[in-house]
Amino acid sequence: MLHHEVSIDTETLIKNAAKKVFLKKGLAGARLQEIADEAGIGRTALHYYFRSKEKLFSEVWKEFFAEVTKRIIQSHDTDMTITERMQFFATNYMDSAIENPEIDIFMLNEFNNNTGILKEIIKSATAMEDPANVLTSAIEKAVAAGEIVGDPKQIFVTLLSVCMFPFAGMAMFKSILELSDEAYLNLLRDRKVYVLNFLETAFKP
Amino acid sequence: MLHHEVSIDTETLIKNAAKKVFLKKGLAGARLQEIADEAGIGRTALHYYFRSKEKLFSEVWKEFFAEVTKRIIQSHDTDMTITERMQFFATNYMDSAIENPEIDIFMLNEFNNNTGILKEIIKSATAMEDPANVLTSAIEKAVAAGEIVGDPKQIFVTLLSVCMFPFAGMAMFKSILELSDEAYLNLLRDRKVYVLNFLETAFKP
DNA sequence: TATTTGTTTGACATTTTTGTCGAACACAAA
DNA sequence: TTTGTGTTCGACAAAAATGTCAAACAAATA
Repeated sequence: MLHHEVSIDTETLIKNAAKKVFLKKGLAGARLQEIADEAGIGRTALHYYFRSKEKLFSEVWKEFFAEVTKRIIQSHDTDMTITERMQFFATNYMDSAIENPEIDIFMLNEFNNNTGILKEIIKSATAMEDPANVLTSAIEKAVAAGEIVGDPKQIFVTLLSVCMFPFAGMAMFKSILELSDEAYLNLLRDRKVYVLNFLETAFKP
Repeated sequence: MLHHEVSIDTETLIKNAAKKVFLKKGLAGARLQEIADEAGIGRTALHYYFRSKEKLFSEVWKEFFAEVTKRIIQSHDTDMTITERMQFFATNYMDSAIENPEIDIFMLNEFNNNTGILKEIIKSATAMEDPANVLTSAIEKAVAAGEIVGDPKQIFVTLLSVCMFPFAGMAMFKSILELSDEAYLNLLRDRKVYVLNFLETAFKP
């Protein structure tokens, strides 16, 4: 039990620090000492609150997952045209991603390392319709109706690419475009507008 | 000096094994023992040929980088329109990426995890033209000339996104689209055609 | 055959990272 | 004050990973 509630409790302090370091370095690259320093506590306290590095990681992962789920799940208004719908998705996704830009590459890796499992977790965790299917089936209908043209799967891949890749590839883009953190953040903000315009015309018949 | 040329020389043996392991585990996650096992030699031999893990990594990374650079750098025929040029880039990139689809996510990760080291390696490795600049400056000129419209950087990001992300996010897409390896490979092959058509119209004024 | 040169290996050393334990500590209640 | 409970810390232990070295080895050549 906590004795002094004056400051933020140590457990959250550790989790926040761990998030920072795991996002930056990955599971294998992260060091407990670095997390402890980041949290401003002794390394032993990490073991007191979370038995091991792996346990700490799995705790933190749950919260990343919740964050990303929030991004993808949309209330889908059936009155929307397919273009509006894709714009709605893009807006929600990018607004959320700008807040936590490092999660994207982290998630890509999780999919890489745990091939089949993640999809199951998503299904059981959300207890609702598969978020990807909502979009893909909407796209399929729109293509069938002639609202937009192209292979539905390719359109879906393109949509996710233009939204997600600038975040997943942030480090790479910053490096090859030689942009500062601030400059790239501006590019991302501009990109939201750019993508909305882009979606307006990209799949038009 | 080599004494028996009958079999593949140990140095290449090690490099190939290292590529495999580094691609799968990244720099921090890779273990020298695993690389040695993969190569079928003693771990000490790694140190004989490459002094340290980092040296080995930097050698191997140079080849990955060269591979990716080859994808990006084009003999840039000045007769080409910007659209043709981007199509040329897309074709080259995706042809090459289909051969080695695992490099994309690896590059993204290593940029993310070891920005510092990579910059050093690139510096020492390249007496060559900055691969990104070749494209971006061409795009800038084309925008200035009114051939295409949009912010050059955004166009560049979009171009790379539609080409690279389907490879980097391969595991994710396979999972959420519920596609087998073979089906996704087909999607990638189709995508080449799709992207070429896409580029035809996407940035038109 | 003996020598030289380059390669490979096992045993050992070092470094890095994680994990454990008990003493000291802070606070609340008896 | 004393007792009890939860927390923090430093010292130490253990494990994991990297790095070093001399001896054994294989092949070419003197």
